Amino acid sequence: MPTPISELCCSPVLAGPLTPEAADDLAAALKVVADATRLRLLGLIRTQPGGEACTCDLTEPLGLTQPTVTHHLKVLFEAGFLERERRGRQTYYRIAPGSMTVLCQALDPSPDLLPA
Amino acid sequence: MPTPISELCCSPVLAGPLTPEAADDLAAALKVVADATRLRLLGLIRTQPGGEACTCDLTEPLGLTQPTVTHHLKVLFEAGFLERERRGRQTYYRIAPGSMTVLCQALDPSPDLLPA
DNA sequence: CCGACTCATAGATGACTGTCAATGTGTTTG
DNA sequence: CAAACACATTGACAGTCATCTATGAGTCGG
Repeated sequence: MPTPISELCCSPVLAGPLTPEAADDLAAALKVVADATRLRLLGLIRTQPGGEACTCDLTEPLGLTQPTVTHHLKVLFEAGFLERERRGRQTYYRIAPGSMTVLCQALDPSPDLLPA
Repeated sequence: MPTPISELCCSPVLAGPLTPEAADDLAAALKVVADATRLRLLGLIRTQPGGEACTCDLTEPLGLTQPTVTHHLKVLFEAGFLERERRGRQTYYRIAPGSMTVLCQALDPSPDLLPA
């Protein structure tokens, strides 16, 4: 179980050298998003009616099997990019608010740090 | 030779479903940055005097061999995150301005897209 | 021009991972 | 209860990748 994105806390990459531990944490979070299928999943879920989707809504547009989609949803959930709710037989996923912003704050330096 | 980050052009992930091609391009760019060693390299180079560093400056703080560091610098350069300049025997690298911003724009939705 | 120096390349290896088929675990319906 | 449904888990396999050792390719100093 990787550390959720909500607990990711590191100074912006370009602000200074990262410690090995901070670099590992940020790299792990980025690896979760650095996958074409998972990027498409995020967009699909976000634009589904109500901003949520169950697994069976997602297999057909992706052209992947159900176990594969379930696997990616689990990775995104455990990393903190998705929220999950079980309703009857179906499991509904939605975007965890602010999860992307945390990543960007770690990557993009505030403008006042940029000028050489 | 992957597509450089400067040519990456896709709508924000959460704005809607990405095409398989757009997802592949963005994932490829993210994979480059989703590595602890490369994240540390970016911070190291950025904070070196003059904002630039040659390979030999970077092996010792990372504790890696020279071929490994050269490999990572090549990956970052070919992806467009670093600029490169040969001066005598040494090769100097510096951060390619704006490269991180492109990634963040693809990841982070503008606030007006967020409200459900 | 020869040795030292700095970086790049090639090949090998171990680890990780995305995908699938097969199966298990709950849940709803008849 | 039994059958169908939706999702989760397991195990296997192919592909990718970070790292190293060994070697090659330019470049400067004596």
